[in-house]
Amino acid sequence: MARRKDHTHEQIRSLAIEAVLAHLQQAPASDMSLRKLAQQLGYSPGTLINVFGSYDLLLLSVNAHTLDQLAAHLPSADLASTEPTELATLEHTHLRLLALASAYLDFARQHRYQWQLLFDHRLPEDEALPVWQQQRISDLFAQLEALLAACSPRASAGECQRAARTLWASVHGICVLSLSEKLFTSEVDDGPAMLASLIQHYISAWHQAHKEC
Amino acid sequence: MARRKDHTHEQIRSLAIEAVLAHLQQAPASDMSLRKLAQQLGYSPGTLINVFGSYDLLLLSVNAHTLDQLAAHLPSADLASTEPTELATLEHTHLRLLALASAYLDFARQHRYQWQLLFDHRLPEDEALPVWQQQRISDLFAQLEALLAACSPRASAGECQRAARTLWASVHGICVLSLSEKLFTSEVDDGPAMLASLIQHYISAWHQAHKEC
DNA sequence: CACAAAATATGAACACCGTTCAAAATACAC
DNA sequence: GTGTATTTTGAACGGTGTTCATATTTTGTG
Repeated sequence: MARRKDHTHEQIRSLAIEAVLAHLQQAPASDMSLRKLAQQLGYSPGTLINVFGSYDLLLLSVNAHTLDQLAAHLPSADLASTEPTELATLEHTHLRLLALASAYLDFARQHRYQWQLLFDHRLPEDEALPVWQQQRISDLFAQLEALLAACSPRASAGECQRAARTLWASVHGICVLSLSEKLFTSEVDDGPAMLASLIQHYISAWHQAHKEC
Repeated sequence: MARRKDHTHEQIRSLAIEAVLAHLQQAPASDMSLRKLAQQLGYSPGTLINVFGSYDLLLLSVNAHTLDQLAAHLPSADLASTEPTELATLEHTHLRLLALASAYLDFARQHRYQWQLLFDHRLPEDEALPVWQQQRISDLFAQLEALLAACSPRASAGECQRAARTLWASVHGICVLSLSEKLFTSEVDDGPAMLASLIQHYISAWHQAHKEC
């Protein structure tokens, strides 16, 4: 057999990724398989391996797409409409952090299995994770650190970095447990309220600690 | 063939769980399989399925063991040696929460793959998770809520519950990301420092908010 | 002690999985 | 047209968890 040329490799990439994303709207990644996907696309498993290199790399490409989608889902800074004086207030930082965290949780809830794949998929070895992923993540953290720095100018860059990481790891933990229902049993899980509690308390104390005195 | 009676079912359970735990000290659960495990024990795969019901249930039993181990690893309250007056102080609550969180992180680091299995292993359906698991988890949370309640008597039970959950979800998130190295790239991950930052700031603001005024 | 009956470990079989690879079929250059 | 290079394919491989009839051992009974 040979080149059907129904689609270019790039088209096959897109088709495959779209198909996986569609599947992840309704079922976890563990219910998908290379063979099922290939059959659904009308190609053989080997073709997909030719295109992506391996099934693992295919899922990694899906994760790349998810990261872009997630970045687009987070509210952007909108620096134009905010006064520099207002920008530095505790209130503004508080609201913006809450907006970011809420959007993060919202995305996780809306694309549950897609979001889980992002963190469930472990690389074969702990072979360094791709640069694009690294870049997107540090972009997000740069935002957070800038927010904290603007709010509390007396805090050092190192302190801002640690606070940003602490805060986001916490936000992430709340999202994980809010979705997995593994820790908070049966009862209503109130993710938004937990996010609000975390950010309100953490930021307020952080701001207090770095006040000029 | 039939009953060799080298071991009782209960003994096989223990042997299997111990073997999996030993494996998890050095490699993730995905590197283990029912067949490998059976061969290692000198039994057939079918026997293990007879004993445990399925491979999934076998792993669930491992998780049960892990939860017990984890509970034993956390520092106990030691109520006898603390004065009631001291018990209610902010400082005491702060230290105790930090001790609990640090022990949690320590366990996760020391038994990395075992700890990951605890959260990676998803039940077939979201069929209610076992009661024993539910019990142990609520025991931990009862401790946390009691701590918070003792520290801030003016806080309602509902507020204590939310705070306990928020706090522990955050601690969990820090542990997850500290181990996975998926978010904080390449650089030193300072789990303990993040835990300290989280607890110090959150508790201080929480205490402030529920002061009598 | 012998024999029947219950219990149970087994291994072959099944349906999947991701991956490899020689061969076949197409596309392209001349 | 012809020849060559390219690419899809399907069969095969070794792996997975699970099922089940069978063979064997233990147990209960006469």
